[in-house]
Amino acid sequence: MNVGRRVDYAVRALSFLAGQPAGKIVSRADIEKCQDIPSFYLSKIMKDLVAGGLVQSHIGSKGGFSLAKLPTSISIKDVYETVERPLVLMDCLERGADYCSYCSVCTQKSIWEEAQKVLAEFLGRISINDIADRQGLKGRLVGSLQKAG
Amino acid sequence: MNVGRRVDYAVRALSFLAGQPAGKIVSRADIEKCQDIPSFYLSKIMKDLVAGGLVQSHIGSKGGFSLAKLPTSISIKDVYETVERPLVLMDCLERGADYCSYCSVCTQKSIWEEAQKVLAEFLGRISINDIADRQGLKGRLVGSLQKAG
DNA sequence: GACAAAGAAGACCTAGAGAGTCTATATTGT
DNA sequence: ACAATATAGACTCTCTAGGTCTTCTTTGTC
Repeated sequence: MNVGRRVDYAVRALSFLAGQPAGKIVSRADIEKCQDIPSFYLSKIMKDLVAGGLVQSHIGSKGGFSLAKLPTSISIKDVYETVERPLVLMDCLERGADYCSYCSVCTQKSIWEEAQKVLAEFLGRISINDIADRQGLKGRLVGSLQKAG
Repeated sequence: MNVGRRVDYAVRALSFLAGQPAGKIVSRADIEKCQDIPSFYLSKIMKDLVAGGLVQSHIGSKGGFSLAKLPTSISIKDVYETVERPLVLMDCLERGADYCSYCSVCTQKSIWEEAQKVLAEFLGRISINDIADRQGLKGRLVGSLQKAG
């Protein structure tokens, strides 16, 4: 029941992009440097974010990434499900009755189903913009990026 | 962000015990058989439940397990935390700043903190008794146990 | 056109966790 | 004394998360 680093890094990368001036393209290496993400690791995550339509990539020299949607319209739930998997608390809720022979009489199912609904609703209400706002990226980190690059 | 089998089995074992007549002692093997839990696996889980004070063990011939508390006073959150770990969604909320150098400027933290609070509140409100009731253990499964054992 | 700077794609590695199995030992009712 | 039971812990196996690196393709710039 833990959220892994992929999600952590994805949220950081996205909120970092959200803090850039509109249209600005930032390279993987720059994001990694500014957000303390291990070298190269972000490439796999960005691939998912691009495939999921959250981020736009720009190949070639001076290439990089920018947001493909408004930061207000990207929820944490979106991010989680894009870089990880559907938000499901117990495996039997995804996989069928092959997972457990007692599935038909199981009443835990509905508990976990409700729990994950509660969680999904909460995470669906938080946007990348909320996070970018809070950390004041629009000021502080743009500056440090421009100094760095 | 998934709940593993340990919790699944623990909840099943506990709600099974909750469905027994007061004072009845049930062996590990019987619980495993009636709840479709792999042989011997339950012994490790029961050890945690005993250590956590949710279950009382009875060593020796005709020994076994019984609930140590009222089923209404055992929440799913209790079970999770007893057999798994504290209910924490992101590792940096447990471990200190050694986990991530940007901890001090991180604003995801508070998001996950709130999310886990929402989840913990929900799971804290559901009791083992709720689950035992729903599955009608008090009738059906006691009968099948007595046939089986 | 040449070159450098990017992303794309994917191979590779490692540590650890999760799940499951089994055995030796201590305890206790009959 | 014996059988049935929990206790404790060793052991295996597989999968995943996290991380690293290399090769290929695309594209801006000179």
